[in-house]
Amino acid sequence: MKIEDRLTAAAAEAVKALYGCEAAPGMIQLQKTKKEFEGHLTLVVFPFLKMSKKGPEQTAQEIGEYLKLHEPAVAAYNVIKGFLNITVASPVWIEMLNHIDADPEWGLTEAKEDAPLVMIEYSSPNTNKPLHLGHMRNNLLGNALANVMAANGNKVVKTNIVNDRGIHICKSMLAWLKYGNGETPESSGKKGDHLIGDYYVAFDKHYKAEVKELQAKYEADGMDAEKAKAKAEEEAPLMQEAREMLRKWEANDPEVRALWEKMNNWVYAGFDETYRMMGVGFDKIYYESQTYLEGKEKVLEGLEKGLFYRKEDGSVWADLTPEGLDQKLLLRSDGTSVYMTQDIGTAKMRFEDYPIDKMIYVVGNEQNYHFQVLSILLDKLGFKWGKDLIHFSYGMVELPEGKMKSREGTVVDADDLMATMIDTARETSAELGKLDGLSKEEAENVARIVGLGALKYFILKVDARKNMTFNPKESIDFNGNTGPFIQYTYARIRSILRKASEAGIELPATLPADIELNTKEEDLIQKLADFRVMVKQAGTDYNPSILANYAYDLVKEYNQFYHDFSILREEDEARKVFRLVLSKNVSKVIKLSMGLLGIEVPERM
RNA sequence: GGUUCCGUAGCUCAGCUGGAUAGAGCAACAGCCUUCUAAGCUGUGGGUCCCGCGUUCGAAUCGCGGCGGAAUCACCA
Repeated sequence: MKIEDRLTAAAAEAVKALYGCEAAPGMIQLQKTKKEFEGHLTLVVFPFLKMSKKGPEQTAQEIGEYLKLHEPAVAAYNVIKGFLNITVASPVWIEMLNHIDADPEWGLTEAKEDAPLVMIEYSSPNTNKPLHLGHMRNNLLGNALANVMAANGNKVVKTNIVNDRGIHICKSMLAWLKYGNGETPESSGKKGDHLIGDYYVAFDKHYKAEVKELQAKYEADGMDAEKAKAKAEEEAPLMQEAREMLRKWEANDPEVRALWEKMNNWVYAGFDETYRMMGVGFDKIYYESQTYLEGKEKVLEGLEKGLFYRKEDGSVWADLTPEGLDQKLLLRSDGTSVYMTQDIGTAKMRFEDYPIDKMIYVVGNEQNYHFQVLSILLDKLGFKWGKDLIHFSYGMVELPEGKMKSREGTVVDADDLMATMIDTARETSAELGKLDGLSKEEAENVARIVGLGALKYFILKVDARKNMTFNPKESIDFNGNTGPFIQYTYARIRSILRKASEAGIELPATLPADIELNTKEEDLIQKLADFRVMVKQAGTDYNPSILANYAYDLVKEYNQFYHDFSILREEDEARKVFRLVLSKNVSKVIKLSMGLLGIEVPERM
């Protein structure tokens, strides 16, 4: 039983015994005692003043006295203004630690047979360029959120909708045909996604040149600049060709389709490598080339049912003015799909494949409006989870000078960034002489874990809703509130446990309750007990950053303990064993919380 | 202009389902390694919690009104 629950019940009993009133639920506010004061938990007595008809101090005093007499868990109490600070007895903490120690996955809840099925969509890249820092935030958040939902007893299906069709990929294909000379990932030594990205850039470069030339021509003919530019953009031969290619693609032209498939496969091979390095994965991947037609069908079905309407030019619209929104286009006048149509199609296919109870879309906050509309449309179309779909909306990653712009070459590439982080970790380890005695493979693995840990933690510790700043020059720190700091603490504990084991010390399954604990030790157990609450909260709030901040707090607390007290050199045998068990469980909870974030921890560093 | 989100130390961020004197890290300065890993620990300085009004015994937290920033409101995706 949770200590909080036990004290809440005892407090309710106290109020009843002393004042003859039932305390309404929510009236009993137990919170953690502030650092400056003595005690573990604090009861706020202001809500009881009307019942006691006494001042706050006296009321707190009376309740405290009653609790001390009747509840063995209460060892002592003190009163400051309207706050009753309660010190929980050491045996209760030891009992708690025994409870935590008994379960290797303590704090996590496994999914039962009838658990709700949560589908999480994340990543969702376009296939015309490699992944960048913005995608990383998406992938890391999506992966962490999936872990958190699973840890809360849900069945989780991770999914990815790949935007593999459209004008963007045609641009890359066209540029490759024109300027590629048959270059392949093998012949160039480039990752497939980077290769395709380069041709996308090449298209843009040549296209811009054409536009400039045409615009100058039109302006020379007396057209005003803006008009000339628009006309030039429309008529530039490269764009015409790209459009023609898209038409051929839609018409299933075998040559275009073959090229499309070949180039997309290069990209997928590249993405897979990046995903693997990042440590994220998917249970089911959808492709827009397969879902966009389904959406069309579903929209036409809705049109028949009178949910939507058709304009004179043949385009199909939804009227969302009753919901306080606008008209929304669902099919163009030429019958082709728009973005929204594709999302409807994807939803349809997913619903056919899985009994979805809850759908979470991990997509940037620039699409808040889109998902507001999608939710309404899916609901209208009869998807039971449509109305309550979760748009896990996260903020942009910005550079100190503002947004990342591919045109200015300021986009931070995911592969480059990860490689840089690992390099830095390797250098730091070497400087500190940490990896002496490890094999080359082991050392490299530590560099990978630490470098990626720094990067992932940097991204995940920030509240997802907020825009965040990434400063490439200052790079990411390895000291302070960082991933490596947390990993380091884990490695330290593991080192101690190895030494204990070498010394033949055996850890009991259950600790005796009569060990006297110091405040730091009690605080640490309390912190460990919080883990379960944090996992739950991260789930209900859809907020992985709670776990990042929790892990930091735990580690900070442990390091103080580590500094102030000896473990292996403690002379009192029972206390030594207790500290080892405590340390072991701290390392366990570090590993579990970091694991939920998708961050590995090294055995040494 | 409408809608949504954000505004806390020089910088990056916690805290926000109302509770005590608003916390970390970085940066600056001063200490701690013959002792379990110094990627650590301790200390000093640093605040109009954007502003105003309201609700409350009590507001960084809730409500209303401003100000500032971001996103969005496409027959782009």
